[in-house]
Amino acid sequence: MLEAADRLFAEQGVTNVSLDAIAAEAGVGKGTVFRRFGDRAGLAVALLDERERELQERILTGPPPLGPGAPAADRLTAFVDAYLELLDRHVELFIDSENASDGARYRIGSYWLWHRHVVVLVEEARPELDAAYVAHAVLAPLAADLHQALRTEGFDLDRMRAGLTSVVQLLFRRA
Amino acid sequence: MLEAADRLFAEQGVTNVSLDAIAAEAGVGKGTVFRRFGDRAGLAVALLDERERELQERILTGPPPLGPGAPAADRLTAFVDAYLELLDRHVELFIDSENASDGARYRIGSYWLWHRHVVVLVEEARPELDAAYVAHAVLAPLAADLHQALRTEGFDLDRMRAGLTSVVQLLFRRA
DNA sequence: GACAGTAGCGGACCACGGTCCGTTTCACAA
DNA sequence: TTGTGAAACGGACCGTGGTCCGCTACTGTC
Repeated sequence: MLEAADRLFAEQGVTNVSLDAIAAEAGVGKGTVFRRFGDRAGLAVALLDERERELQERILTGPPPLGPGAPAADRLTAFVDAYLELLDRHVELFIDSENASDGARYRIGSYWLWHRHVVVLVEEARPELDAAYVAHAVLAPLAADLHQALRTEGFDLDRMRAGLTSVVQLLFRRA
Repeated sequence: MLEAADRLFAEQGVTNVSLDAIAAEAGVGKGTVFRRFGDRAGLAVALLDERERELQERILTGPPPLGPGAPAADRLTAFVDAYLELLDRHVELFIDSENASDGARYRIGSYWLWHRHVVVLVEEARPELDAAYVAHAVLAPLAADLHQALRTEGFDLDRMRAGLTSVVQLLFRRA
């Protein structure tokens, strides 16, 4: 079923594939797809899961600066960097998972994992800030639809990386 | 027609009103609604237009720090402040206008007005930055669906204002 | 006043995401 | 082997955003 989705997405582009088509391709009823994944976002999340897990692993147990051991500001920079790359590689899927229904992004579990990670680092780098809010603000420029829009406007990955890095450094690098 | 929409939105909540219903209430065919506004986002934009224009006016010709005359960092703070308040007052409409279709936010004219405004101020405050990118990053936390999510999570307007202000100050206040 | 050309309208129509319920299938007991 | 309950399934169905085309009504001409 995930295989069927993967195949169709690769063939025809994520946006052009209906859930009916996926159900048909998987040889299963539409109801089954929905029981399994809840909604379109759920399916995208499932497909992204493995890739995201890998990044989470690198954050939790990998070498610095992404993993533990480096100063918080550096870890934050490394994180947005790595996330941006992941996002860039799977924009369409991210869009599906974040924008399928209203506010989907802020309901899926992985968002809260990233948020928690950023909160901890913000608390370490700038204890005087409202870490919970600032974490949302840091994640905001990583929204999938913004990324897509920037792409079509001609921004390439390196430029976004550079821009976001400079912002993070300004925010968290101790003066 | 705009009146009809306004009325229904007020009565039943923006999300619960279909375009069919608006067309019916306005005593006009659905096709007419679409010819006039393009899509759901267009209708929301039209309803927001007046309110946004007022803010633009204050920015262009009003008193500092929102209007011309104050240092760029202060103008930026005043801007995000004022925008946040506008957003808070009309979240549902903003959501409609930004999330109706994919990437709608980055296609509507007003976004580019705000973007341009921020670009100019960023160039003034921090010429060494990639102003075009950073402007997007500054606007990102002002996304309507994030605002909505924060609300339902218990953040009140003052807290968001404080958080965003501190971020802007860190970014643009000269050390 | 009759007529032709045209701009604008309306609502039937389509595709899609999501729901719902009748039916199948299967594990287990007798 | 057969009977029974429950869980999983499938696809008909619904409401919605968005399209499209036949028709209306209005303008200007003789």
